[in-house]
Formats: sequence, C-alpha cells, structure tokens
Amino acid sequence: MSPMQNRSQQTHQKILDAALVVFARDGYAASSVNDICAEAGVSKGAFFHHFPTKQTLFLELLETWLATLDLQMEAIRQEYQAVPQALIHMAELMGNVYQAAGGYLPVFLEFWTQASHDLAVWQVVIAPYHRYQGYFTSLIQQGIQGGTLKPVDPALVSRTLLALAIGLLLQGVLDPEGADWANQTRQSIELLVISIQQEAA
Amino acid sequence: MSPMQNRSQQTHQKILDAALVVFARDGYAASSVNDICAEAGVSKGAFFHHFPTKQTLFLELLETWLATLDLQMEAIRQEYQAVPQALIHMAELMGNVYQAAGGYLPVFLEFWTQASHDLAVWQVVIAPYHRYQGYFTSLIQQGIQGGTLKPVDPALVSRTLLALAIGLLLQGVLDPEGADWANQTRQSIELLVISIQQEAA
DNA sequence: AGAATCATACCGACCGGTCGGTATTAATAG
DNA sequence: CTATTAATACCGACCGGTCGGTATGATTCT
Repeated sequence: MSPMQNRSQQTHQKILDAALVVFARDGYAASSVNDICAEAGVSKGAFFHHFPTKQTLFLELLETWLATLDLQMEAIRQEYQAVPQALIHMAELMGNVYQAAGGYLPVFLEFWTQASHDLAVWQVVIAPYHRYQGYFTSLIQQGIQGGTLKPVDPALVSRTLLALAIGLLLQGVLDPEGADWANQTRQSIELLVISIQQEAA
Repeated sequence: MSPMQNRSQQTHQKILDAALVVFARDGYAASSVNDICAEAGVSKGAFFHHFPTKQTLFLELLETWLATLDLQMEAIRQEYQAVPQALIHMAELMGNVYQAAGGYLPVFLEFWTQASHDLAVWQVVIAPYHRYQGYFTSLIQQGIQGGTLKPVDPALVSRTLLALAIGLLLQGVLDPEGADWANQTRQSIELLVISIQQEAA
C-alpha cells in the first residue's frame, strides 16, 4: 500500500519536510543549511547531493505548495454549480489551506516575502496569482451575465476576494488564537458574496 | 524653520532612513549592518554607537511606523461623523499608507514576517493589532446601536475590514503595477460597508 | 580639558558550498 | 546464486568569505 520509496527518495523528502519546519520557525534567510540538515537528520553532503543550492530547495517547496493549491482549486471548479455557491465553496478551500498548513502557516508569509526580494521566486508566484485572479474575475463576470450577481466590476471584486483570503491568512499567522480563522474566512467571504448577489426581482 | 538637528541626531536619522531602504530592498535577515552603513554613508562604529544591535534598529523603525499609523488613526477618529462614513474614511487612511510608504511597502511585509519569528517584534506588533481590531469592533457596535448598520457580528466584520486592508497591501507589494491599489482599497471597503449598511426603512 | 561622536582595524563564529573518500545499491557476468 | 564492477547516495572535514559585534584611537563639540 505504501509507496515504498527507495532511500534516495526518502532522504529527499526528509530534507523537504525538515525545511518546511525550519523555514516556518526561523524564516528562509535566517535558516542555515546546517539547521535543515540537523532537523532532517542528514549530512550536509546529502543535502547538496539532492539540491544544488538552498534556493532550489525553497523553490521546490514553493512549487509543491502551489501544486496542491491548484489541485484544490481544480476540484472546486469541477463541481459545476451556481456562481455565488462556487465562491462560497472557495471559502471552504481556504479552510482546507489552514488545516493542511498545520503549524506551517508562516511559510506562506515566507513565500510572499521572498517573492518580493528574489526575482526567481517572484516569477514562480506571480503567474499563479494572476491565474487565480483571472479565474475569479471570469467567474464573477459569468455570474453577472447569468443574473445571479449585481453588475459589479469583476476585477475589483476578484482582487477583493483574494485580499480577504490573504489578509485573514496573515492575521492567522500573527494571532492564531485570536479567532477561528477557518470559520472567519468562510463568514467573511459569505458577507462579501451576499453584498454582490442580485436580489430576486 | 527646520529642526536644526545636531550631528548626532542627523546620523541617527541617516541610519534609520538607510535601513528603511535596505530592508525594503533585501529583507531584514539578508541585510547586513555593513550594507546599511554603506547606504547611510556612515561607519560601522557610528552604527553601533547609535544602536546596540541590529534588532534594536529594526524595532525603532517598526515603532516609528506604528506611531505614524496611530497618528493617522487618531486623526480619523477625531472627525466625529456617522459610523459608515468613518469606516470609509479609514479606507482613505490606507490610501495614505500607500502614498507615505512610497517604495518602501515591502518593509510592512518585513515587519509581519519578523513578528512571526521574533518574540520581541511580535510583542510590539500584537498590541496595536488588537487595539485597532477593538477600535473597529466598537465602532461597528456603535453603528449597530445607532441604527445605521445591520445587526452583524462586530468582531467578525472588524477582522474582515482588517483583512481587506492587509490583503490589498500584500497584493500591492507583489504586483504594484497590477492595479491602482489605493483606489482599489477605497472601493473594496466601500463594497463591504455598503453590504452591512442598514437600508432606510 | 573631557565627554560625546565617529572611523578603522579587528575578532571569533558561522555561512553556503566544495571535495575526497566511503557506504550502499544496481547492473552485469560467470 | 555469487562475484565483480559500476553508479548512486551519502558523509564530514574543509574553504573563502561574510556576519554581527568589539576595541581602540582619532575627531569634534561644549
């Protein structure tokens, strides 16, 4: 049943798992390769056998995270349904993100921070960002044409939705005990969706 | 007219200004004291004369930023007016933040990131965060009692408002050319405020 | 003068990354 | 199946360089 990875794959994964822990705890720049090796229980030689540079490891971690996000997005998209409900389902996706992230929410911040300082990271992040923004924009556009949403500016509402998701995530990082953030996210998005829903004539 | 600072105060300020530039460009952890000194045109000896540690400098920068934010918040609070309008004015405050930050928006991210890794920074950040959250909560509560707002959950809406501000700011950091973020912020908050406004009976 | 301010030289610790060598596994041959 | 070879995976000492911070001497102000 289990994939029965060979030693190399196991080590590779151990390093990735350890890096997630260390980056979440100390931040990317403040984390040394030695720290990651110690957490993974692996030698420095093994590290550089699997990853040419520290940045490569970071990018692989980022791409993995984006891939799982894409998977969840696609799952929502598949469930064909009315536009307002699709948006609300997206809120539940964010709830999944909180759950899946476990104690590693700060790495999200780390991704964003590095994107603003490192061109290579930025290029990896900006594409999905625009893709998601476009997805929501067209979804809202579609809702307007279908008559379920008021004639709002789709791009504006799209950026507003993303802002809610991102802003609540950041608050969750800063003050995890301050609220039930998964629940809060659902309710915040519902609040916004209700405000742009077309009342029945 | 000018404050005519003495040499010591000028040097102190030069270091702060330079740190703002360097932190915004490279991030806190990746910025060396030497980099900051070079940017400031000041020797390392001068640096450590004015700041015992690099973290101390960072905290002073953070506290200055929070103080100006407080100042603007207080200015809004002084203008006594109806609750919904006060909230919308808050949106304009965020517009000021964009303007005042100039090219230094990434330092906001840096503040947040460090807060999640460094207890001392976290303690400085968490108090104002809760204060602002409480301020908006009571403002909304007041609006509900005054009949200008629907009977929403004040704390929930407060966190939603903050999420908008933060989330739009983060998008502005990642994709400055992607939108007119100051304008977007105003419209996003208006969208939310309208949705919780009590319709005239 | 003497106290405050700044410059220079310097320190040990640690950084990311390299390298020569050693296990471990896979491939091949007999 | 075993013996041998080749390839891969791994180890840990080590490198040049940079880090935050210090010690000390020069300069500037009061």
